[in-house]
Amino acid sequence: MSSSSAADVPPGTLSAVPLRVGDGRGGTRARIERAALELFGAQGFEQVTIEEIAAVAGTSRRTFFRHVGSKADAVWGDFAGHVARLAALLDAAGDDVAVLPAVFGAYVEANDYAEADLPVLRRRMRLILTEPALQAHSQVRYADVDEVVARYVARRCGQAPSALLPRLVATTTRAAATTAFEVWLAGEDGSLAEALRTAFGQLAEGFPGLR
Amino acid sequence: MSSSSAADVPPGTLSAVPLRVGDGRGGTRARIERAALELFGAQGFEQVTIEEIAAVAGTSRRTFFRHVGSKADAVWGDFAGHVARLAALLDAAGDDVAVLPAVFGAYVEANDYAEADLPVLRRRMRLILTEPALQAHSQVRYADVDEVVARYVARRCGQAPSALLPRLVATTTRAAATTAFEVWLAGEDGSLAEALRTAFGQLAEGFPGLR
DNA sequence: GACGTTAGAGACACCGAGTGCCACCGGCAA
DNA sequence: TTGCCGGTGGCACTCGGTGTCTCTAACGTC
Repeated sequence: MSSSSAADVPPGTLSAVPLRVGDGRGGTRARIERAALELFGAQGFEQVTIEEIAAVAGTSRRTFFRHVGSKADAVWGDFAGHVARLAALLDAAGDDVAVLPAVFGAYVEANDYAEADLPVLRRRMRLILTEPALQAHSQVRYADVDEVVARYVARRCGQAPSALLPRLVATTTRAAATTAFEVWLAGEDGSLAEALRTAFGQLAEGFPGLR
Repeated sequence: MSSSSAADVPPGTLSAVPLRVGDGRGGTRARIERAALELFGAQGFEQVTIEEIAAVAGTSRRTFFRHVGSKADAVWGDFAGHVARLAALLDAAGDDVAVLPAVFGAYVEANDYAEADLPVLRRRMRLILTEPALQAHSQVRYADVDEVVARYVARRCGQAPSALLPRLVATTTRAAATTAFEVWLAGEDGSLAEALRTAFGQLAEGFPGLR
């Protein structure tokens, strides 16, 4: 991630920096993503056209697609990097810790955002969990996450990644994580890590009290 | 519905084939859905245009949309009815059975298809779980299911439907059910009910052996 | 300083999904 | 006949997404 040339910023930089609408620097992609997030938050995903985003980002429709691929992609930032990080965390987990706790730990750590990034994260997740079109698109992204987790569980258990248990662990933990995100987003209280740990706790215990 | 004139062939007779399970007469919507399923299975979801489906169904593009709403909808059949059935099963569950088993039971029963319907179900589910566009769309449908389950759990537990526990039970049980569908579809062995019960069993026990 | 090369950008044309509108056609009641 | 009405087809339009062409600015190299 070391940017070479002085003021050069790699194409996929997340905001983190204040840097509001107008001023320059930040790469075309970052500018597009910022404009998109701004407009989606204000008017709703469906209401905003690519043309508008491009205009606000100071570029053209065609260039928008060259950088972000699709309208939905504008919201997700560097999600591939996020998935890769989760995979790396799982790979780094020792065999001394049990499978389920390892997955839980990786999730919590992969979602340990810096305080400064939380506002952007909130805006992103609010859109993803709220707007039907983005909610739909999310399934495709989640599939990548599930794949990573299933592969890990499969390796640890000596099963095929497509077997029931690995797939089951992957999809249910991810469902739990998403739900934790959801309630964290709804209420202003508590940290994301707390919400994740509570959800994972329930899952690991098989919902005691409901059986 | 009932086409009247004796030898009159309604504008939409499917191909030359005498029509499969659908027994022939069956309303415009049914004809459209059959044509769509046929074409999607043969050429893939993205490769088929609405125009083609309409042509095979013997109707027009415009009428297609009047009946099914969207391209993805053509695959889902009467899913709203399915969700309603799940809701009814949950409502009918007595308070003597614990919450989790009640949810499991409702899922199993709601997915207890007649032997004759299995081939169509398989084709449907294969598309939904395989084609990215349909996979994406599925999330929106699943949200309805989650809503129903969350409401039930909330009522039983005296919590808000948006609280963590109800949401968590809803999303994880649904994830488990979907995964069960997935492996049932992949392997030719075993019944759907079996797969569901195995998945739910794992979930209820908190994945023993992985903790 | 003139040259060719190349990456990024805009302009344009095209496709397909989805929607609104209007016109038509058949049946049905007054 | 007249008028209503539900189902339908045709048409035009918007918008997301893609392929293609051209332009331009930057960067060497001679």
